[in-house]
Amino acid sequence: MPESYPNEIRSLALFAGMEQENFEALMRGSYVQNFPPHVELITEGDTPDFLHIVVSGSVDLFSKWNGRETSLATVHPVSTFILAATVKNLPYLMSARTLEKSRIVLVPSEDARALFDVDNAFARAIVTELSQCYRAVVKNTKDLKLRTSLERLANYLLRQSKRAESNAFDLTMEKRRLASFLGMTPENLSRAFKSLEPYGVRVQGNHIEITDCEDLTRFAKPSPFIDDNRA
Amino acid sequence: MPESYPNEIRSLALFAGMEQENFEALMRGSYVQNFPPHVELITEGDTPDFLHIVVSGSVDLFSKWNGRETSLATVHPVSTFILAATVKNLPYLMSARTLEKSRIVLVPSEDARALFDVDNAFARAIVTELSQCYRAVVKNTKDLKLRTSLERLANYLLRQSKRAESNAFDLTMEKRRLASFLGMTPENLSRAFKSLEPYGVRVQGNHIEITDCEDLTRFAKPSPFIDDNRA
DNA sequence: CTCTTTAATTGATATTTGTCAAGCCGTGAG
DNA sequence: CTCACGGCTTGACAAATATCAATTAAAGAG
Repeated sequence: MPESYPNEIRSLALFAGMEQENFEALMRGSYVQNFPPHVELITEGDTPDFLHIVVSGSVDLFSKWNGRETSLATVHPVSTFILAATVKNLPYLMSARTLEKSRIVLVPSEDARALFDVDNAFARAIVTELSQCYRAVVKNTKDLKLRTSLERLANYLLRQSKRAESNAFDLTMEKRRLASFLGMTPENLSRAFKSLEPYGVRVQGNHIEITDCEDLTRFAKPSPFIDDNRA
Repeated sequence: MPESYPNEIRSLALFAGMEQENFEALMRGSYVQNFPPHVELITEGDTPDFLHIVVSGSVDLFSKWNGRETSLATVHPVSTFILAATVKNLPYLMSARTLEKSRIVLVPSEDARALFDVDNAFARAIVTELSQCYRAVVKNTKDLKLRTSLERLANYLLRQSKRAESNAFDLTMEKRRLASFLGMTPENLSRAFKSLEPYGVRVQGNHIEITDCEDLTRFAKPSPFIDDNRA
């Protein structure tokens, strides 16, 4: 671990409270690596050798079964992924691939687990992180089970709009991946966008404009217990 | 907290490593309550006043949105629920109701959080518990997104069969709830059972018999990264 | 035991979603 | 600039799933 990534990483909630000495030891055993786009970083079923931290770029978490594939989440800088597998030392449940050129810090899982046993602040930070992850997945499950694909898309657009703090914004991922993330086919996503036009959604390429937020909201019926990104 | 529940609770992984003194304090502030069937214990959106422990009976975790409802999990003795909400002091994401006459221990959330700050073993036990919960939800998401309802049912039956260590077993819940849990309507569950007959599934009321496990497995294609209950 | 109530099943139908095939469009290589 | 490629869109169709209505079966109350 050369350079100054440690500062960025140190500021992550996961590492912020850790003893300085422990943090330095952890970083000494870690290393940074640059990956080109579309490289598979980890594969479902593998043993967690490293805790991954995305420093720049972005990473797609996905899973395959019986020839089908689905995208489960996108990891943006600066945050970690596959924490649960690392902590429990159990096989990955998801695969991960870079979406773009990305810089990843690899922290040896053994070191992380060892530190977890010793550093109390770190152990507590992991609780916070895991709680958040858990709640995020629960919300996602509710989204999937309680809503139609059209409703999922409508709420997704509202969430993105809120995030961008604007009624006009660009999609942050390819439509094919968005489709997979929302649990539908690209063809249906295309039709779904069309179906939302009457509710005030304008689409041009990956640029979205919500012309009638009231109307869309009335249709989407967002709920804090599904759609709130924090909490 | 009278009686001897503490022993049972103490043996839970979540509390096993805790300082005796701390555990006793936690139990002193808690109390046991008996609930009849179909009582709503907590409601989505409420603030987590208590960490719940199911000592006997069983509890359904569910969620509603826009007039629809879905069952997300069943909690059996002896285990806790809504740990994540308690730890983060954020609103419940799910509601809970008793399925049968149940005995529930209510641990004041504030006490649990206070202890979390003090007792290192407890903090670490929470990590283990949350990791497990997280991984369970991820598996469930994969099940939902990668499989058809027929495949979900087939794999569910194989899991239950494995759990019962027998090719013949009884369903542990009403079919309507199973349908909701599997993300389908009761009508479709009924038809799905019919569709699995050619693969060696016999159904009589809530009694199931898998006459041709090979055949069903060939159809269901179970995966350890979706269907393993442990790991 | 009978009655009442609720769950489960079945058939007919509608809606949603997926599949396949073709064409379109924007981007990057040469 | 042109071409080739991949992603996006569109239409026609098929499959999966939901809805509605009616019936049957099962469980609980008296």
